[in-house]
Amino acid sequence: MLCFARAGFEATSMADIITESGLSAGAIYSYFKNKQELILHVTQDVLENRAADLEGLEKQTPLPPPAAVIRMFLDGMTHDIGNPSILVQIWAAAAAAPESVEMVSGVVLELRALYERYLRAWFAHRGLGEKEAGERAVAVAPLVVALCQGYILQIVLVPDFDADGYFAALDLVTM
Amino acid sequence: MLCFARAGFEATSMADIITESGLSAGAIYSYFKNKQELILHVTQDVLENRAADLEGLEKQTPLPPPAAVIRMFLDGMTHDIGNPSILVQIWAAAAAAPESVEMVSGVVLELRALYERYLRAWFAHRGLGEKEAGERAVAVAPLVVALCQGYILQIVLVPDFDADGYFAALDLVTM
DNA sequence: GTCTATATCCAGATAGAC
DNA sequence: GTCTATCTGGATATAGAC
Repeated sequence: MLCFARAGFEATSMADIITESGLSAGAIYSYFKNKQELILHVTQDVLENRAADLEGLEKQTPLPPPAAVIRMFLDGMTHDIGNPSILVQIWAAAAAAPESVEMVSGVVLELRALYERYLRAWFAHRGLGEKEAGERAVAVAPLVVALCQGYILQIVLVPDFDADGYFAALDLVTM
Repeated sequence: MLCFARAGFEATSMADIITESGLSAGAIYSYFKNKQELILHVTQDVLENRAADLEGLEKQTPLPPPAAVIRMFLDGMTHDIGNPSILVQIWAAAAAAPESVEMVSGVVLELRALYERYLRAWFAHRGLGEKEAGERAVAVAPLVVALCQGYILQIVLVPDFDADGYFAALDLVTM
């Protein structure tokens, strides 16, 4: 993960991984059949449990506002996976490999569905009728996903990005 | 660009580019010193003029709402660069190469500054005082950037992504 | 200006000793 | 289970003819 976050999947050579791990070529190939399998393993490792923070969120009382939910999710993610650059690498790899897009888009869709469930509760809590709350949740969920993805991209790409300012700004928008 | 959007920078071989272009190795190397220079050229080509749509926007009357501005920007971008997958590849390359991050983050910062200028006008238009409008614009601009980036990612990664629904949802949020 | 043919290098992967 | 040494393929880049 250190190697891949640093240089991306393709630019990382097995030699880099051998050096970083302190093992030898033979040892590594006894654990992973080839480089692709290693990448797959790391990708699953990174994406796994990304949804856990959002499970059952809609049953919390008091129901936290969207800004707090997004902050919690991103905080948890940052804490879990370290350098979020690896996520950008995963997105790019998925965009370039039709066979791997499924796993990544599956996670995105799962997150969206979980946000959707939370938002339905939130809008109902705010006084919308059941049907209206549901429709609004479906519409807004992709924006919430985008706000998470854009945060990650800017953390990685923008020097001196103001993460706290970003979270504070989330409080200013009403969905 | 076709090759790079399809497979990413690293996984695209010069042989792929030779085939796609219909030229020979020798011909291509007479135009570009090496592969890296070719990548740089394509990257600049894609990022160039990305900011043009947002120039002078704050002087338009009537001042368009944020949702319309974002839609216009993304529509223009989609029309200009074709498959937005190449943008995801550019982000990943920048995240992995400290020497190339500068150009990409420069464009992100430029876009953010332009959105900021527009938002200042928008919030003033909405009745906020000059100082308050300025502060709010600075705070909210990164969110607007994120909404653009997230749109691009979801277009690329989510099968059957509902672009029109996304734009419609932007109207629902007030900043 | 463009082609073919090829030199050179380096990455991924393996064999077999220990 | 892990190591060293090495094979093999494919990638970038070049030389020189046309």
